[in-house]
Amino acid sequence: MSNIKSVAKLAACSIATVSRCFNAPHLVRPATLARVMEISRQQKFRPSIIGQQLRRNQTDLVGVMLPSLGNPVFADCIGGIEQVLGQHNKRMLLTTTQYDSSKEEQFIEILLRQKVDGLLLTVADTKNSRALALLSTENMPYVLMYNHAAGYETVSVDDRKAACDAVRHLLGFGHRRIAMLAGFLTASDRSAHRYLGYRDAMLEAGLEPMPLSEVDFGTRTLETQLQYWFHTMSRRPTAIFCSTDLLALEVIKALRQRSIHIPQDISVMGFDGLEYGQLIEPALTTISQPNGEIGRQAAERLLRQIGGERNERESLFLNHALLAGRSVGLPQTGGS
Amino acid sequence: MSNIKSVAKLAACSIATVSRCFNAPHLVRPATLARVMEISRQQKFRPSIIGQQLRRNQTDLVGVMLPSLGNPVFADCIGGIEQVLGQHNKRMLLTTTQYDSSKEEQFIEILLRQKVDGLLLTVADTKNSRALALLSTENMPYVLMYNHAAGYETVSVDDRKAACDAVRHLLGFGHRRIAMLAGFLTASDRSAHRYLGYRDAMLEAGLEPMPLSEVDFGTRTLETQLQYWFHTMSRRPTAIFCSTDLLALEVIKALRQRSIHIPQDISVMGFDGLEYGQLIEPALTTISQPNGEIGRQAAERLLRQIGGERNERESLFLNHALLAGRSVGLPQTGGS
DNA sequence: TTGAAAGCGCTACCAC
DNA sequence: GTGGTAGCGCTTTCAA
Repeated sequence: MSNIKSVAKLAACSIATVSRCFNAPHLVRPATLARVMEISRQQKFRPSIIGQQLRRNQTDLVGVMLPSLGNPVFADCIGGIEQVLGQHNKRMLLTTTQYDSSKEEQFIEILLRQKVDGLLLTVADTKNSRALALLSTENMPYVLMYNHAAGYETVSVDDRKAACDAVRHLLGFGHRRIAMLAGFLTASDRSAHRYLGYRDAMLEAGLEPMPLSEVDFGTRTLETQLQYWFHTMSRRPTAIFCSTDLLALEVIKALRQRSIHIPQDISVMGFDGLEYGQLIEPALTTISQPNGEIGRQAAERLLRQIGGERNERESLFLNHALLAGRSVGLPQTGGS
Repeated sequence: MSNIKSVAKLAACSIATVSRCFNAPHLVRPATLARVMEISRQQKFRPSIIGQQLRRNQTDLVGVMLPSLGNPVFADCIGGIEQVLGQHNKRMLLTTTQYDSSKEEQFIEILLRQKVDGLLLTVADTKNSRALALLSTENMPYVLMYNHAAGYETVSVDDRKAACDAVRHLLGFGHRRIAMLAGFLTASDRSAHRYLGYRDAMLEAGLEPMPLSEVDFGTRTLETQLQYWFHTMSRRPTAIFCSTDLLALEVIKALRQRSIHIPQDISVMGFDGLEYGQLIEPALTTISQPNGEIGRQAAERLLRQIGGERNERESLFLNHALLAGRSVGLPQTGGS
């Protein structure tokens, strides 16, 4: 391959001049510039970014670490991130952890060694994240997305408040026996906050919160849970609040297979505001969060940190909204 | 920051020894090794990947360039890619083009300069891609995904055949007036192949293919098209074959707003096999393609090329499958 | 307007 | 086992 040296030789100038042609062309005599550029074209020479990174001690790379891409929540978020990074000529090094905390740590290590300019990430659980502990002792800018934890710079919705709003909505329909369902692997962190919001709303209404029901995607635990609710429990819940839309969609699918009608037999509510939830019948009632905006805001804040601004270590809560579909209705009277 | 030199000084050894501690620890006396590693830990030293990349002339980076992440097709594909790359200690540099060919070119340029080990990409249109033209004159391994074009190494389903199967399915229900709808921006390349398949099936059945109807996402052109079919055309189509599931879902949503029932009033078929299409009522009849496998296969082929195997420049077609939902039924008798 | 040279962090060859 | 060192591709300072 051609490199700066071979081009310099062919153009009968020094490598410094070749470098200037690409980085500060106004400093080069037009004739020299033209000659160097022509030869570069012929030789297919392009300044190596690796060399620049080493010399400039800056990579223009931002590490992005998310739980998964299967959830459109994160896909949308990445869209927002990319938009902002693109405007600042930064590229994205993407890794997904599948909620595996050992992967989290391992990737952080790699990204640190790769000398990315900064990091945008969502960890499974801020309280128990070795990755986050590691990161916080290093001198690398980062912003958390979807997580929230005091002392960190985070961008998310207020999950607790949002979940509280969700459950209030159910209460408003007259539901009293409201269960909350969460995915095992689906971010203990966020689920936990959402469960607190559920409790808040229940207690506020003078009701006893039910324990959180956790199910494991891909296994039959959802079936088991439904079996319990519908066939074992004496007075089954009249509404299920799911910690994510993906989970709510699974639930709806499972209920449909059992010929249980929504919302006549039971109400189902989600959380995330996935577009796909609005396409099903009945449309999913849910809390929508601005995923693209979360990505954009996080990226912008990261860029500010990279630019040398002091890390504010503050939580930014973006607004959520209630999306009223038809999957929530009046509670079935008479109970099970 | 600490670097190999500062560690060497503190450990009272040479930088060569420090390097060996990380890359070939068995060559180092245990006592020395322990000392170096301890000091590295204290000093938070990690070998810089940039330095390694420069020296080894290898980045362990793979560029991935896709049209968008909003379409779960690509999100799933990335999942497959990541799985394979992860097993080979390679990382992913991800960019999305939004079907913008100037972005395509620009990103290829960057990725070339970044000296990625190879490239996995989907271009809007192989025939008119300057990005692809550029790439093919460079000495960089790459594999196309979803595209297919002779002379390139590609991984995809056989879109033409798959679309033909789709339309045959519609024909099997007795449909004769079958329209095909495609998104404007949604990959002229693939849409074109799928339209050929549509034609194949129509001609095979002795029917006159209708011209391809193209709509632009986000604008009202879909409305205009439906308006035409339902209110202007004398004998409207009894079935619509959409070039993607995302489009089919849009269509279903729009039809629902007009209180047009599927499949009683009109049948709708998609292409992609999105999970979400199976959650709606009626479940979307569609062609499913193995997105994760496309990603995996493409990544594996790329790794082989990187490993020095001769680029076969052959098309790999993976199997598609017909997913029969309930969005396709018997044609409405009596016509419009 | 240009060139020489130092040095970014690292590996690997060669010598001991 | 270990050290010295050249050199990967580049930018930038200093001098001319």
